[in-house]
Amino acid sequence: MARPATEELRRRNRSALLDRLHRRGPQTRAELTEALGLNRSTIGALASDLSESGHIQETTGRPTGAAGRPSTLVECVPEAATVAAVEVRWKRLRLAVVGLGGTVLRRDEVPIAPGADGAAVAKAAAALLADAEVSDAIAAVPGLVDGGTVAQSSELGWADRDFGADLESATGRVWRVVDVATAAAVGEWSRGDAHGVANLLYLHGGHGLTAGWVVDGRPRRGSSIMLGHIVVNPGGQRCRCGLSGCVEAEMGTFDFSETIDETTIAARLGDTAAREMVRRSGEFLGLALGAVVTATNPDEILFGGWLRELYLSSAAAVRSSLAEATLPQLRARLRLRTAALGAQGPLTGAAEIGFEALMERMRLMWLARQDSNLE
Amino acid sequence: MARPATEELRRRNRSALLDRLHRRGPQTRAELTEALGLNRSTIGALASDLSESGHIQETTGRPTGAAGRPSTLVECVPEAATVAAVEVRWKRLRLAVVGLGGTVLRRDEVPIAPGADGAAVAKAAAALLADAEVSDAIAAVPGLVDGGTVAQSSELGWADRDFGADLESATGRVWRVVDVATAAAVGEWSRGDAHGVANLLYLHGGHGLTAGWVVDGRPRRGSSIMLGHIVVNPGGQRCRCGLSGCVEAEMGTFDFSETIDETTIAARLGDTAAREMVRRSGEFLGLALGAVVTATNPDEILFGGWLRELYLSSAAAVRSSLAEATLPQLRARLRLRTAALGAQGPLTGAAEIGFEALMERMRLMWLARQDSNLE
DNA sequence: GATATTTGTTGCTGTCAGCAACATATGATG
DNA sequence: CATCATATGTTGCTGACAGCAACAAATATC
Repeated sequence: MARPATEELRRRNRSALLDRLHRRGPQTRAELTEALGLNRSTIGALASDLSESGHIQETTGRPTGAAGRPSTLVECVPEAATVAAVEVRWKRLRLAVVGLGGTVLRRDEVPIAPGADGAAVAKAAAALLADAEVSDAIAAVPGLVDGGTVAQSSELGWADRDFGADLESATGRVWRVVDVATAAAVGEWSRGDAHGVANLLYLHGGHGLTAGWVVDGRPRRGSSIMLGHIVVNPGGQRCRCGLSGCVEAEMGTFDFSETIDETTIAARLGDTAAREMVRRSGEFLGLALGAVVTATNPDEILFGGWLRELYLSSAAAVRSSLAEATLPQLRARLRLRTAALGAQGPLTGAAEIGFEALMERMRLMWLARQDSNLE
Repeated sequence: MARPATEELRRRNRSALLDRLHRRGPQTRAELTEALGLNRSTIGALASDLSESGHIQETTGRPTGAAGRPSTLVECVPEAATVAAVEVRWKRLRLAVVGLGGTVLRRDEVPIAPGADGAAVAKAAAALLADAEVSDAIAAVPGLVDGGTVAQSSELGWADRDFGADLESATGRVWRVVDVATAAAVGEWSRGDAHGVANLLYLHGGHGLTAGWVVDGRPRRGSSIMLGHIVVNPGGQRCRCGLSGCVEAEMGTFDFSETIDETTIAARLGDTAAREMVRRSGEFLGLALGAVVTATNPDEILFGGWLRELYLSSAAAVRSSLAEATLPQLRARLRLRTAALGAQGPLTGAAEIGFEALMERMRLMWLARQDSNLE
């Protein structure tokens, strides 16, 4: 039987179409034709494939006020492909089931025992997911992640834990494990304000300080960035990591993750001690940022987790100490902002990482009609 | 006239074939078939195209000792496509004309007056290049480069100089301008020891300290990294950039760029002052590296320019101060080495950047036979 | 209601890559 | 040395694909 040669081209175009719908939301066929640079008739054929396979839905176009026949509106069918995203935190586990196009189909949350190990957390995740059918599953974990293994997580108290294996044995399926900051960076980049920024640095305040990036318009895969352990004060405070003078130690991040709200409120109400603490932390943050900005030259920095609150209360201190540690040419291009998606960032991004893998698979194979006509 | 639809597929495959030959050197058709995952007959057709257009040359295969008909050997014809790479330094200008497959067809070097402006340097480059026909032209410049503009170069004494425009008016062709460290990083990654390392950081010691990267297996485009201005000693030595405590100021890099050889030799011969100077510089370098490693988590760091000599003389100091400023989990994966291509790195990499653009153009169009059969 | 404009649909065409059968070139076996 | 096994290049054929042109459909404008 002749393997259908140029069919790869069709798969590429088909998944490009679906990918665009997933990322940019409902669009007309005319817009898709323009955007993908293909012929009207080709778009028609691709849309017909995707419609038959149930991935998209077409609705007759509404008059736009312009002359001519209104173009058909195309949109993703959320249920056609779903991704499970799980976020592990110190005392709770959160789940989102996200459908094609980014629609959140389900949200759930359960408490977990502080100090629970990977197997226990995986079990809780399995219970939460129950027997939901999803195309892909991603877990976001705070700490240093390498492949499926959590090399080090002070928040969870794990070290060299193969959490991917834990999840696989608890749920019977393959999971991808990423760190929370990388997930959130992807989330903010794909569905937040920072849509399409070429070089984005996302800083996450959890029990520690971590970072995720987008470099040259691609979310960085590789492993995660433990930003909290940049040394800003050599020979300073002893850090729990064993080094001295880490930003994390100097800022006292562990406390912040619990007390950020009261501290910033107190500072705003005029409490001198709180105000001083916020200012000092902002200064150290600015110093660490200086090194990172010099080393990576991003277009934009987003503050997420409790860094969001801290930045809102100490922007001036952050900026002034950043100014002492970065070249003016780099500062000029740089924007500092708080993350738009807030606490939803990590789950949103984790789901998006899952969809990226799904689109990649669609680019490699196509099951829909071939299943029914084998031989 | 019907635009030949699926022809894009052919262009993609053809340029993938040529790209592989360019990067990996001569290969047999059988190896290419295996590597590209295409059919024997398809490889034959592509090779025939490229042979007709003069890009490749096929020679009858030599017996390998294994059974079966020996496979035809395919190799690039260097003269079929050439790239001009120019490296601008404080007192000299270097040129290399590189052919397809990485063969260096010509090398040249002329002195330039210290303090010469962009127009003068461009004129010298035009004279050096003479009327050589090249497919692409790249200039590597020490400093902070943004697009075709040199935002800041202390070595050349330029600021906001549109060197791309200077070159264009002097030579009548478009140039791409990149910074020396980025070029060298690409060179080491594509043709040096660090071939294929996913996350590579190349540090260049010139008048200043700059860096270039490969992230997730792709050379980072974007703008350059002024590593020398990472602040390692807040409130320390005043740096010429206006900040205080930059590594560059603490290390005294400006002196090193002239005196590195005598200093390291003196240190090795037992000169206490030189030895102490080398040790201290190594320590500060390690501190800056700590911040960079924490922020970027590379697999490998290469030392180029005079950092090569410094590292060879102070590896212990670099490693020990790096150990005080980086998490052990990150250090464990990290390799430190000197750059393999040495002084040739920047030119090699600049040429490679040109070839990348050339391959991209081939992917978009194909001129050879269409020129002769228009209509 | 007629015309201009834009879009979806249909049948046709040039091109492509895989395949199978055959030709070619080597090593292994007796 | 002849034959067989093995690996590779070549040729004609095939299923598939995307572009195109002509036509049909749906809207705005006058």
